Amino acid sequence: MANSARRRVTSSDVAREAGVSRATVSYVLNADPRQSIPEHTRRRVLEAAARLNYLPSPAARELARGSSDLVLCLLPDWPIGFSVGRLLEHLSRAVAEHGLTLVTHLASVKDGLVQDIWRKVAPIGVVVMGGLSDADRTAIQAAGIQAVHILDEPGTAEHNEMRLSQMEISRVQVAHLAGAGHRRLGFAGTDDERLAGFAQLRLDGVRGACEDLGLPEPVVHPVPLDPERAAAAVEAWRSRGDGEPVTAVCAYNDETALAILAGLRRLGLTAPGDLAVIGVDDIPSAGLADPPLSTVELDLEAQARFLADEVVRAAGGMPRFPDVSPISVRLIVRDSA
Amino acid sequence: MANSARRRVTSSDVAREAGVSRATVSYVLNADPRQSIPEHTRRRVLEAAARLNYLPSPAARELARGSSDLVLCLLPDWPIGFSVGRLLEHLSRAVAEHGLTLVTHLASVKDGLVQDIWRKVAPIGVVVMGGLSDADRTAIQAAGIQAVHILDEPGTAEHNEMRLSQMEISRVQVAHLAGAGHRRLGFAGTDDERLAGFAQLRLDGVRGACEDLGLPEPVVHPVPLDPERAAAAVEAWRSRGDGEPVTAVCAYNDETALAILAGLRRLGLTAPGDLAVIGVDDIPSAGLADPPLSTVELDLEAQARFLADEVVRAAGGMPRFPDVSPISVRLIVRDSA
DNA sequence: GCGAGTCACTGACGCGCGTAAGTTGAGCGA
DNA sequence: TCGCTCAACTTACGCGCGTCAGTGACTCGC
Repeated sequence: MANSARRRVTSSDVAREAGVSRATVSYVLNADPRQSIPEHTRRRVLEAAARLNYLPSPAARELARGSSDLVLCLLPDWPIGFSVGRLLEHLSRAVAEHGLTLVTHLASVKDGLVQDIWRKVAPIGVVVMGGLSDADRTAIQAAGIQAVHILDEPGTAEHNEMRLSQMEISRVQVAHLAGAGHRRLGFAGTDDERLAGFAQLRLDGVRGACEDLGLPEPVVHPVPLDPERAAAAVEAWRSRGDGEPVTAVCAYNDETALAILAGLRRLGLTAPGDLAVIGVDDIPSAGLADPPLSTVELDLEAQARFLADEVVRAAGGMPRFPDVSPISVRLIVRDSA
Repeated sequence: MANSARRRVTSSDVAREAGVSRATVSYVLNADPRQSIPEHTRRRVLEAAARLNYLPSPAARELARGSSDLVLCLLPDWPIGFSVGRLLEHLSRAVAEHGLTLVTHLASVKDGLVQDIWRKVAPIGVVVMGGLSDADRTAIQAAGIQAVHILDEPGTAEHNEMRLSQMEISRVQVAHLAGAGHRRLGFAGTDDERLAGFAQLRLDGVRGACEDLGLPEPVVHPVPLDPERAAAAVEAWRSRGDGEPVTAVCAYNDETALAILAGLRRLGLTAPGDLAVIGVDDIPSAGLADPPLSTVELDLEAQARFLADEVVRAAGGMPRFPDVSPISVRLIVRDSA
C-alpha cells in the first residue's frame, strides 16, 4: 500500500501537522511532567502522530538521551533447553516491568562473534548466561556496560548470581535420596564440553551436600545421551569393587537422568529398585518417562525477577545485592527416586 | 578500574589523539574504498583507537546511516523447545555471515508488549516465528520493516516461508507408516492453544499426504502431556467402532509422541505392536524413550540459511523467492514405528 | 496602569556519526 | 614558469531527537 521507499515520518512532520513546534511534540509524546500542556493541544499532537503513523526513531532517541532501553541477554551456544527458554520468558516479562526491553543474542564463543554485538546494540545492562571468554568479559566492562553473570564457572565471575540456587538444587536432590536411605551416591555429569562448567557447579553442590550430611564422596561419571553408553555408566556405579556400590544418582539435568533410565532398561534393570535416579528441571519428557522421573525444579520466575532487578540496579549505578539470590526449589517426587 | 561515569570516547577523541580530523578517523575505521589513505596515517588512527579503547556508538552510526545492522527474530510465547533453540543458533550464524547481527525477542502476545519493541530496536528485517496479532503485523509493515513469516497459521500470512517444509515433514511421517502397512492413521495434536496453529499446519500436511496415498482421513485427537489423559486418547484411537481402528499415529512433535508412549504403557500396551507412533524434531529424549521413538528431523541449518537469505533479500528491496523453501527432511527410524 | 508572575509554547543546541564538498600542496608535462 | 591533476586530507552539514533557555500573551494584586 504505502511506498516503502518513502521518507520516514519524523517528529517535525507531526509538529507541522499539529501546528505546533517540534519541542511541543516531544514534550507531549514523552509526557514530560515539567511541562504543562493543555489537554487541547495534547490531543492535537497525539492525533497528528496517530494520523501520520509516527514512530520515533530509537537511534535518535538513544543518541539524544545517551542511553537505550535495552537489556541484552547473552546466551552461550549450549543446547537451549526447556528451562533456558522458560527463564528467558520470565526474564523478558520481568525486564519489561521495569520499562525496559529484553533482547537475546546467541553468542557462539568459538566464532568470536560476541565482540561484534557491542557495535550493534548498546544495552544499558547485560545478563550473561555463561560461556563468555575473559576477553569478552573485560570488553564489556571496558565499555562501561553493567553485566550480571549467572551460571558461570565458579571462580571466574566476579558475581555469580545464581550460584546459591544451583547449590540449593543439589542439596534438595541429595536430601531426598538420603531420606530414602541411600548413602553412597553417584553424580551424572555430561560429556558435552559446552556444558562442563555448568555441570561442575552442580557437582560442587552435590559434594557439599554429601559432606554436610556425612555421606561419602559422590562417584562421578559422565553420562552421554545414548542408552548404550549410559548403560556402561550404570554398570560402573553398580559394580564398585571398593566400598559399597552406588544405589542412587543425582543427574545434572533431566535429559541425563533420562539417559540413565534408558541405560538401566538396556541392562534389564529399573529405577529406583536397582538404581534410584533424580534429575533437575522438570522438562515435559520427565513425567512421561518409564518410570516417571523424580526431579527438582527451580522457581524460574523468581530467579528471573531477581536477575532483572539486579541489572536494573547495576545499570542505575546502585549497589548490587550481595551474592545471594532467592532460593526457591521444588522437589517433584515421581517414581524414579 | 575505570570511572564508570566518565564521558564516552568519541571519534573526536581518536582524531585528536591521532592528530587527524574526525572524518579521516571515520574513513579509516570504516575502510571507505573511495578514499585513499596511506598506510602511515591508517596505522596512527587504528592505534589511537585501540589505545583509547574506542567503540563507535551504534545509535549515532545508525542515525547517520539510516539503518542498523540488526535482524530481529520475534518469538511467540510458546514453550521454547529444542528445535527452536537450534534453529535460532543456526539463524544467528547465518545472519552473521551477511555481516548482520541477530537478536531475539520473546513476544508475549497476551501482554501486548510486541508493539513496544519497535520503539527500542530498529532492525532492517524481522523473522517472525508466528503468534503475531494482525495489528502487530500491519504495524511492522507500516514501519516499513521487511518481515519474513514462518510457521504461521495458513491463510493469515502473506508469505509463509516454511510451509512446504512442514508439509514435507508430515509426508515423510505418513509415507513411513504406510510403508509399514498401516492404513488407518491417527494424528496427535495439542491442547496447548499457543501451539494450535502450528499443530494445524502439521495436520494439514498429514491430511494431504493421506489423500495422496489413498489412505482414509486421519483421526485427530489432542494429546495432553500427561500419561493418564494420553491413555484416553490411545483408547479412543484403538477402539473405533466405525471402520478399522487406528494402528499408527503421527504426533505433531516428539513430546506429544512421548506422551502417547506413556499412555500406551499405562494401558499395558506397547509401540509399535499395539499402536505405532512417530514424532517430529528428534529431541534428545526421543532416543532415550521406551521404546526409542521414531521421528522425523528437519534440516534446521538449511532452513536457517534460507531464512537469513530471505530477510537480507527483503531488506535489500530484492524480490523474494517464491513460496518454496529448501526441503530437507530426515527420517529417523528407531523402534516405535 | 504597571511590574511580577504564571502559562503555553518556540528556537536553538548538541548527542556521535557518515559523507559530500571543498582545500592544500606536491608532482609533472609543456 | 605556469597550469593541471591527484593524493591526502579537512570543513561542514545533516540524521531525529531531548531539552534548556528563552519569549510573548495573559492574569493579578495594588
